[in-house]
Amino acid sequence: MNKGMEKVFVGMSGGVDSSVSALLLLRKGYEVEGVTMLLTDESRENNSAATDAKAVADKLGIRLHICDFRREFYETVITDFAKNYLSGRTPNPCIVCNPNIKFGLMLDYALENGADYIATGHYAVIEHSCDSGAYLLKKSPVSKDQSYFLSRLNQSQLSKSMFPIGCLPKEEVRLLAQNAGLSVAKKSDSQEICFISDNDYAGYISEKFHVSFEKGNFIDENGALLGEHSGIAHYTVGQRKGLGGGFRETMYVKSINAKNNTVTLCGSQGRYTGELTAENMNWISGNSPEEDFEAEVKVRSTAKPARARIYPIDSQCVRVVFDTPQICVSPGQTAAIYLGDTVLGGGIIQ
RNA sequence: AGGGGUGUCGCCAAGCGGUAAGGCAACGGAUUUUGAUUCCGUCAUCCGUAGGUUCAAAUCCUGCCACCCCUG
Repeated sequence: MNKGMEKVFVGMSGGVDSSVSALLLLRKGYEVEGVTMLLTDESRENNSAATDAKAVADKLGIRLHICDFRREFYETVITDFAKNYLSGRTPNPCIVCNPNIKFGLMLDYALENGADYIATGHYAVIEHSCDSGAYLLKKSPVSKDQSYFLSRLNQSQLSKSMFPIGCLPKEEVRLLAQNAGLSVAKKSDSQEICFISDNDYAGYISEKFHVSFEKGNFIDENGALLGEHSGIAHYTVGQRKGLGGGFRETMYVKSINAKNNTVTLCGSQGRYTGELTAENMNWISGNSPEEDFEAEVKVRSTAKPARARIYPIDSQCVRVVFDTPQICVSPGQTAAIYLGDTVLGGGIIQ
C-alpha cells in the first residue's frame, strides 16, 4: 500500500454521476472507497441506491461503506421539510441535506475512517485561492450547474471535498460510464424529492407526522373570497396548478398566511417581487460583507442569476434589491448570491 | 300574478342558418437532484328540453322547464 497516496471517500448514490466520480478518482491515482448513505426506510433511494452502488463498487473494485443516517436525516432534513410546509413556507431539502448530511455526517465518517477527502457527483467547482487561502465554490461551466444546492457549505467542508465531474458535460459522464462498462450508464437522472417516491409530499407529511390539513379560503389581493383551499401545505408561492380553477384568468399563489389559514391568489402580473430579505445567511468565505455591493442572485435552482444590490443588515441577514423584479420568489427557498462565477453564499428567503 | 332577460364542456365565453373559437381548470408528456414555474399534447358528435321550418339550425318558429331582474 502506497503510504503517500491520498484517500478519497466517494458518496455513491447508485447514479451515473457519483459512479463516474469514483471512476475518475481511481484513474487519477487516488485510493478510493465508496460510501452509500441510508437515508430513509422506504424511499427509492434505498431500493436501487444500495444495490446499484454495490454493483458499481464491485465493478471498480473498491470497498463500499454503508452508513445508516436514517435517524439523523429524519431529525434534520425531513423534520425541517414538514415544519416549513406546515407553516406555509416552501422548504428546500437538498439545501438542508448537503451541509448537514453529505458534507456533515458523511464527511465526518470519512475523516474518522482515514479519508483525506470526500467526493460527490455534483456539477460545481471548488478552487483554492492561493492568495487568500480560501476555498471558492464556483459554478460549473456546464448547464447542469448545481452550485445553488451547495451554497450553504463552509470553508472546512469545501477544503475536504472534491467534485470530479464538476466541469464535464452530462453526455461525457454517461459516455465514460458506458465505456467503463458501468451498469448505471443509462440510468435516468434523479429528480424530485429523494425521500418521497410518488411526489405526493403533502400526503407524505400528513402520514408521517399524523396531521390532517385544515381547509381554508383562497382570497384575492383585496381580501375577497375566491374559493376554498385544501390546506396551506399543498401550496407554494407562484404555484398555478392545483388551485381548482373556475377563474377567469390564470391565477397563481401570491402569498400564504399560516396564521389566518388563507392563501392569496393573484393574476400573472402579481407574481413579480422587487426585493427580498434572506436570513440565516451562510457566507462561504466565512466573512460576512460590511457594505452593500452589486451581485447576482439565484432565487431558485433553475433560475438565471439576476442582477441585484445586496444590503447587509447583519452578519446573518441581507436585503436583496433586484434591478428588475423577479418572478415567484418563495419564502423558505434559498437565495444564492454569486459574484461572477463564484458563489458567495446563500440564505433563506423570508 | 304581470313585464323583461338568460340558458353552449367543471367554470368563463365566442358563435347570430352551413355543419361547436378561445381562456381557466383537469388529464398526459417534456423540462427540473427541492417545491413551483415553463413548454407540448388531449379534452362538447354536441349547444336547457320537446317539437316544427329548412337541402342544412346552437343559430329561425312554437310549447315546456330552470334561473335572474322589475312591478304589484
